[in-house]
Amino acid sequence: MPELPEVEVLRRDLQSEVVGAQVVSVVVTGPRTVRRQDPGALVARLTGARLTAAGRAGKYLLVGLDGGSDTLVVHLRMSGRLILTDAHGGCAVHTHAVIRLSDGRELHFVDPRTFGELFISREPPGPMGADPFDPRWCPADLARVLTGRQARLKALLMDQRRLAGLGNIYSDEALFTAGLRFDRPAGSLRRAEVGRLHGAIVDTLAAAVEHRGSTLGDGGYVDLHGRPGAHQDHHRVYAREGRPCLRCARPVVRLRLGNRSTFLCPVCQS
DNA sequence: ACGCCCGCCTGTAAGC
DNA sequence: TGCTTACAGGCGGGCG
Repeated sequence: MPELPEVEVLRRDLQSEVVGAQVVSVVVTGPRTVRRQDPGALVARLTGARLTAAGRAGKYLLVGLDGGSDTLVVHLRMSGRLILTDAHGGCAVHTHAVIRLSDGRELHFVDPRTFGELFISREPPGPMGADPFDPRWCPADLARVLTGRQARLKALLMDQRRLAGLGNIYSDEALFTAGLRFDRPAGSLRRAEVGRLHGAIVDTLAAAVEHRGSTLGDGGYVDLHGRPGAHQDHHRVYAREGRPCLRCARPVVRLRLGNRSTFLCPVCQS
């Protein structure tokens, strides 16, 4: 569930808490956690490295390392967590990697469903779309993503090669705020609708970061200190099936497409 | 190329 | 009460 806002909150936490620290040891126990490369190579590169920066590309975290231009890349996928513990703290269940810092603190990668991963690379794998949290991202950039496409609007918003960072929660939220249906053919949006959607995406993501991300009922996402976010209390449609639309008071509807849920107000979104 | 669906995983919760 | 089933959804692969 971590999407752009949750990853951005973690990036900021890493920036203030661990950038400048030095790695003294790394233990990888999860057999799937490092799967793009030899886990031993990752351990070797990290051990002794100083952490120089905390970056983000879409939903990827990029932790800078001294002595080269490559970074530690972290993707949390569905259930991954990155937790900073004090010295002598125990390991939670499903802890797959422990990065020990010279001051005794440890970065724990915890991931029950094991979709998440770590690897060393200069960049995320594959092409990434524009980052909608970038202040330079403008309506014309969004228009370029949508123009001429038949695919459903929501599918394009969630396509990380075209726009990097939106997932199921924030695409539903942005579409509601913009008053647009998820299944509109992407290329059918008029200029004013693209402008509304651009504003809705920017506002939705900014509010979510402000509230330190969304932590759903299943308790998935927490920040670097293990604390939940608060933005779930500000969701306007997501997971509000049957409750009154905040704009027109008619019931919010949930649809299933493939294996995913989509929440919308069929009255306010067209 | 494009658009869409499934499988990967496990903890939680609802249903019988 | 205890078991079974559905569900959560990012992403890569594969299909039509």
